[in-house]
Amino acid sequence: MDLIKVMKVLADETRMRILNILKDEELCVCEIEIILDISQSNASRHLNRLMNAKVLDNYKDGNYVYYKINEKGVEEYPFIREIIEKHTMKDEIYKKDYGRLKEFRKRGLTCNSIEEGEIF
Amino acid sequence: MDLIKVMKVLADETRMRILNILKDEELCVCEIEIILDISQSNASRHLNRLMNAKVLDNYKDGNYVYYKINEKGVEEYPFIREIIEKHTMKDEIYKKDYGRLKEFRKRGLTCNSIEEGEIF
DNA sequence: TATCTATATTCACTTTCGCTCATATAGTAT
DNA sequence: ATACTATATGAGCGAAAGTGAATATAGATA
Repeated sequence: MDLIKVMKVLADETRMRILNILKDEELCVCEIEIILDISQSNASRHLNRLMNAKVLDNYKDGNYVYYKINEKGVEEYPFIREIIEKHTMKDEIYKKDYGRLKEFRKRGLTCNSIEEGEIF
Repeated sequence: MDLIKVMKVLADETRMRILNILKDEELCVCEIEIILDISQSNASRHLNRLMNAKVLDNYKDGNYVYYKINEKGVEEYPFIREIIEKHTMKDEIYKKDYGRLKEFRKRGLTCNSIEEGEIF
């Protein structure tokens, strides 16, 4: 994967928000939608671009597709990890997203419980 | 300067080519045009974007405007230096540009000499 | 098999981007 | 002051990117 292509993939706020909440755990698409409050198609599209760039990896479990950082892929460009780990913690939006992720976990929520009317 | 804006500025081949030839010396606009073989307005625009992102700095000397890496600006995002120094050396185009820069110097060329018909 | 459901993809729209051609600007040199 | 020259900027164009709404797909469940 070529440098410019990787940079272009990273140079988007929504994708950086996704990477930020994936930095220490894996999440399925619907969890990402809910935590970041973005549409399903939008989440899917961005995840797809991150897959193409080998920044993310995924696997299927039942109906769900879980996404996570592609450690091998990221090795080629160590600055990717640096950006995700260090710089995302400076901006409000990433801190807020990260807080929402932790809250989501703490309350033991799932995509289904939200679907059934639980508020988040 | 916000992370995403910096990344967007870096995520362009022409701008990365500029940073590559500026990585260890300063150059005026017309030298950049000649070495990279890009149009004057194009060079100027890209340089302007790099200035806005505080990745470059410039100063005027006579008729010429010299551009160089903005060390202070780059400090905020150390990955910028890493990208410029390490990753540009992997791709053919950056190696070629760097070679052209050295050749330009070796032959003692100037913007004027090219203007007057010298071949490069 | 038939239905459901999470995810992927297509379409249409709007905005941004990179580029070229032409023109403006500002400072140098005559 | 006038002409010159390096650089910056404006207008316009085609291509690419981001998004929501709607639809397709593929695999799980009943």
